[in-house]
Amino acid sequence: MLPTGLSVYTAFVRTYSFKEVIVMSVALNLQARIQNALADAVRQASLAGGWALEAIPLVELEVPREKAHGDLATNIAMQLARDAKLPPRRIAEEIIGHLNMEGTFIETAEVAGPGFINLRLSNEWLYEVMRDIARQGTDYGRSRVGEGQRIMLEFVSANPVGPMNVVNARAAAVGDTLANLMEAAGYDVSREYYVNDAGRQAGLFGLSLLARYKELAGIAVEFPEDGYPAPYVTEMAKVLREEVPDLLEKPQEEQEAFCKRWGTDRMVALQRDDLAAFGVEFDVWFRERDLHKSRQLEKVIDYLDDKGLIYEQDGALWFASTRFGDDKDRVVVKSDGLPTYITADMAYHWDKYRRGFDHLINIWGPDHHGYIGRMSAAIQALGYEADSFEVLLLQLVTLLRHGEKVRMSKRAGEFVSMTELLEEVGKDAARYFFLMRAPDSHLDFDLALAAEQSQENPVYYVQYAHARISSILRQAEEDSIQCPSADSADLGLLQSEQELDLIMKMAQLPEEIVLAAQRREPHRMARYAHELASTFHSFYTHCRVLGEDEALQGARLALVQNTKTVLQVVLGLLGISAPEKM
RNA sequence: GCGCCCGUAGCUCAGCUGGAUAGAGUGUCUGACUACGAAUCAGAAGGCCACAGGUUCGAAUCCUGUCGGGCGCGCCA
Repeated sequence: MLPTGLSVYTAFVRTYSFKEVIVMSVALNLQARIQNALADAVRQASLAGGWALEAIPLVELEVPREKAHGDLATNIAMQLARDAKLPPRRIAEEIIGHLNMEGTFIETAEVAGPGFINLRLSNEWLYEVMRDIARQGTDYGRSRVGEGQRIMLEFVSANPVGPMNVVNARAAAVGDTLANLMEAAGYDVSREYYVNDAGRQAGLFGLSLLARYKELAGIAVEFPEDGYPAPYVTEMAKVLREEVPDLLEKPQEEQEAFCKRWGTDRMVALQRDDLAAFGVEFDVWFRERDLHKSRQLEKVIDYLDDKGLIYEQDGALWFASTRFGDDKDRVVVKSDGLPTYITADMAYHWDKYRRGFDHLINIWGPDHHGYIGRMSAAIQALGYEADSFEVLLLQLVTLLRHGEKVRMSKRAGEFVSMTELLEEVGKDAARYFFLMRAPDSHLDFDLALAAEQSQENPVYYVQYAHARISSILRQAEEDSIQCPSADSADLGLLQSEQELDLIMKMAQLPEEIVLAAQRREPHRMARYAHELASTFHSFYTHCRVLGEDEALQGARLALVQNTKTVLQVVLGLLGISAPEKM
């Protein structure tokens, strides 16, 4: 261990404290042990060699692309080269000389290339992973790196004035899977949907609904300017007439208020159904109108006013957001006395913090990025850290059909709604397509390809792996073949390249989940799913399971069973079904 | 004009916060079903990582500039 009392080491201790140590998976624990062993070796070597190091960077391990480069590699020697003023290869040799391999499964450690340290591990650790997966079942992959931090993830939040579009659908898939990933990584996540049911759009929607209602009643009316002329409003008005036939007997003001409330409520209910069909359930549906009802808009303005951040100009009230890095100050109460959108949003985010969340994540459409600066300013003005508020911007979705752009015009009500999308391509394919690409990258979504049940469609590639395994296990059961547990099977018989690759791939899951969660990159999981399936398919063609001699058959059955478990975990995170048959 | 995202194989995209010979799907070409599901597998071809500088042992990755594409910049939401 460390010699104590040497001040030179204080910097070292800080740089190599691993959160990963507290997680439960074999792979992550092993990685942490190896990192620790390497960091120890660096310290010993540094002490012995008298290197003038200011600090030791985190020892990063990577899985080399080339198998010839071993199972794990680190570039730590190259990173130290400048401070130590020594050639990287020489440093690497010194580090290896001081490396204590006990408990690390390291078989060989060698210097390679410009100064990499390549580690080859004993297969024993892979068998350890096998037992780990069998023990944990579908809990495999979960960790506690999030340390229970309370996260509020707000996403979709489409206006309750019309059907949801494909960007909403993308947001739903990305948000839901991100939440799944963060939960699996040990964060305490709440999914929330903000219902914009109090603003001008909601009002116009209510007026449009009322106008259609009157038309249906045979009353000639002028359709509201900037209203919603699309057919779904008329359809909804028909329903309203059946449910509330005596609406027009009320005073005009009550009619309008009723339509606004009834219409938005009904639209929210439709959205909720669509999202549920997409596999997305929210913990909280937050109504903007509740903020108005409880006077939160006034309160947030008063609060900012007390801090001297509100001023009057041109008959309006302004928030001095430029003091917190915004491009320009923002109006919070218009000269007509009505609050602006940001006022409600400030009150809303204030409320989020006061409900005890440590960290807020919002997923927004590409048209909202100009809004980040002012919201961040508001967060800071309310006394919260700028980095406790995070916005994930999704880029646009271009819909194609057989490679041809699908033309859409929202104004004319001609666009592919989320409902139609689900009808045309189904939940599994839609989610997978949305999750294939990085959130900040444009997405080309070919409806025809996604709907196609063929080899062209990448969704089936992953699901097929699961169905194939299920078929093997069914066959085994019919033939009364026992599928042994990983503990009782002779795992040492798993020696071929394909078998070891498959276990290795599964061993990477816990880390993949942590990376995807922390970097907010759910597409990594879609990618991983494909790689896992690919590794399995390769195993399948090269290695027979049933009909081998009993010991090998047993070991492979355990392997296949574990693969099925891991596929279920991954597909579950993606919100995609894992079929027994296809 | 200012801000953000993007530019990597014919096409659609990855590239692990700077590493070893830049990857995958799709498309093209060549092979593999008389044992567990061929919605699969094995292989080939395909690249000036938009361009020009800079930072360093090392750049697709970081910085600056140019060109090209997308989006945003309301007392709308």
